[in-house]
Amino acid sequence: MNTAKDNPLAHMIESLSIHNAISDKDLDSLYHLPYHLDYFESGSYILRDGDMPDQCRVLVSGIAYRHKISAMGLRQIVAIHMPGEILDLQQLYIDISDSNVQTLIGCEIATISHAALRQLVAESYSIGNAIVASMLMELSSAREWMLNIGRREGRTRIAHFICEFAYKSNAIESLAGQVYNLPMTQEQMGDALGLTAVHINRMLKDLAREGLIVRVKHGVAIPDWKRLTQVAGFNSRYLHLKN
Amino acid sequence: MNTAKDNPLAHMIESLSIHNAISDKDLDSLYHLPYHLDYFESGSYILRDGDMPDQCRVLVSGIAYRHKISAMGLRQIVAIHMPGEILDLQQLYIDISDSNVQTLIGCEIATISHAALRQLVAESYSIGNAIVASMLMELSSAREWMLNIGRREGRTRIAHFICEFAYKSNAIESLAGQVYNLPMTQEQMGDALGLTAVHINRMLKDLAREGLIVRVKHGVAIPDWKRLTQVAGFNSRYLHLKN
DNA sequence: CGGAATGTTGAACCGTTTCAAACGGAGTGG
DNA sequence: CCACTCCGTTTGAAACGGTTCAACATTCCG
Repeated sequence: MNTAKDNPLAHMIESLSIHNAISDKDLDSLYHLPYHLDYFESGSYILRDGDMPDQCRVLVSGIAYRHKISAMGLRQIVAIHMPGEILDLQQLYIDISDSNVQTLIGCEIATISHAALRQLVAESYSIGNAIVASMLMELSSAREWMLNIGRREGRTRIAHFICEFAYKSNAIESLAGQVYNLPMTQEQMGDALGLTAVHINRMLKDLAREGLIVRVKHGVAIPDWKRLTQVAGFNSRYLHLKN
Repeated sequence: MNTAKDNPLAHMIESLSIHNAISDKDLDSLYHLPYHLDYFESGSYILRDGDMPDQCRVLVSGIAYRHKISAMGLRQIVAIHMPGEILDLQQLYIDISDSNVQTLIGCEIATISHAALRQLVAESYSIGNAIVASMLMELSSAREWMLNIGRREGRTRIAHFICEFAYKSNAIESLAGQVYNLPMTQEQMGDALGLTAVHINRMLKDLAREGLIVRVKHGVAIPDWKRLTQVAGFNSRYLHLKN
């Protein structure tokens, strides 16, 4: 049985195992899944609205984001993707993509053929279940975002977003200094939160003035995690992670 | 082979068949799925945040909505459920519910045990796929809602919501008179769209004044479907329905 | 019929946007 | 190493969309 932690698909396999026990044999199939590894520069498109790829892409390292463009040309970021997430499950089951996926920083992407993944799911009940679980986690996350965008005011909305980002970062790798990488422009944060870049700027300054966050170059430090979560109304339960 | 159209689960079976070919044998299993039928008054809770039911509920008739409550007590409606939709798939695969589901009008609900559904999925690859496809449709819908709430202004947002409602209603049953049932209070519409009931009222009046909609008791008529979709920036593609 | 829930309207208020200008830092070429 | 440019950040003032509050009208329902 191969259980090498340095397998590029390790994050994916780990996250698939969160909610479902996967047998050693199936785990081994996962470790031996044939894939092709590519590097994408920051800002590259992985998937475009309307695409219908015949393979699945897994985010191995880096951070990507999913967005939609309205008829008026306004952009809404609908998800942030962390290492381990499968980026185009939709095309495996339904049809063309309804959203774009773009890298936020340089990303390694593993490409797996639909055929290989379909066969795996057909052969292993537990792996199919695990993929479904990962999809449900994304759905749960989407619902919390709707609450965030629809019913929280700007300041709180940003605080909540920072909490989610920090929490998900920690799930991937515990950072020593409590400084979380937040490699987004204020424009991108605005697009994620339904606000303008200008307003993001002002509220970020507010949060810093209140001592809720400390701003560093392309990241934030959170001096008092509990206080920030209270302001944000953040409860990690919706992420369905175990850490 | 049983293919009775009046089987209470007919809508569910039909919607499961949209994206996946299901064999006659599996269709028969679906038709003979053991269930228990209940009636819920308008306003009843089907599922509560934190619940962990050991059965799945399928909406047979009526309309239900899913919502979350923020720490400040504000409500955000995150989905409208139409007949045929499975309401608590999440608990089948992950854990406790992260949202509430409540009936909008009187609803018939079929209850199916997790055990029965799990067995069915384990035995039929195509039924598992179909359930996954239905989940992906919900995810796609959630993403469009985020775009709607985050990036469209009030008037357009409401127009888009009305389009979606009408379109989904039509998918269930073609109405003769083009009058779509919209059995929501303005407060509920506000909670769905991240607006106040007062503002919903004003914008609804605006849309009516412009001739984009005609307001009837608990519904709307749409004189010019194409014009409304243009104003709303509505494109049915994200719903992944076939009609 | 009466009471509660929902819809309607106006005026004041406030959070967020818009526009425009200035500032800062990183990268490039001379 | 400086000058230049590009891109993102910062700041201010005015405008706007949406909220709040409060009063009143209407519909629903027991």
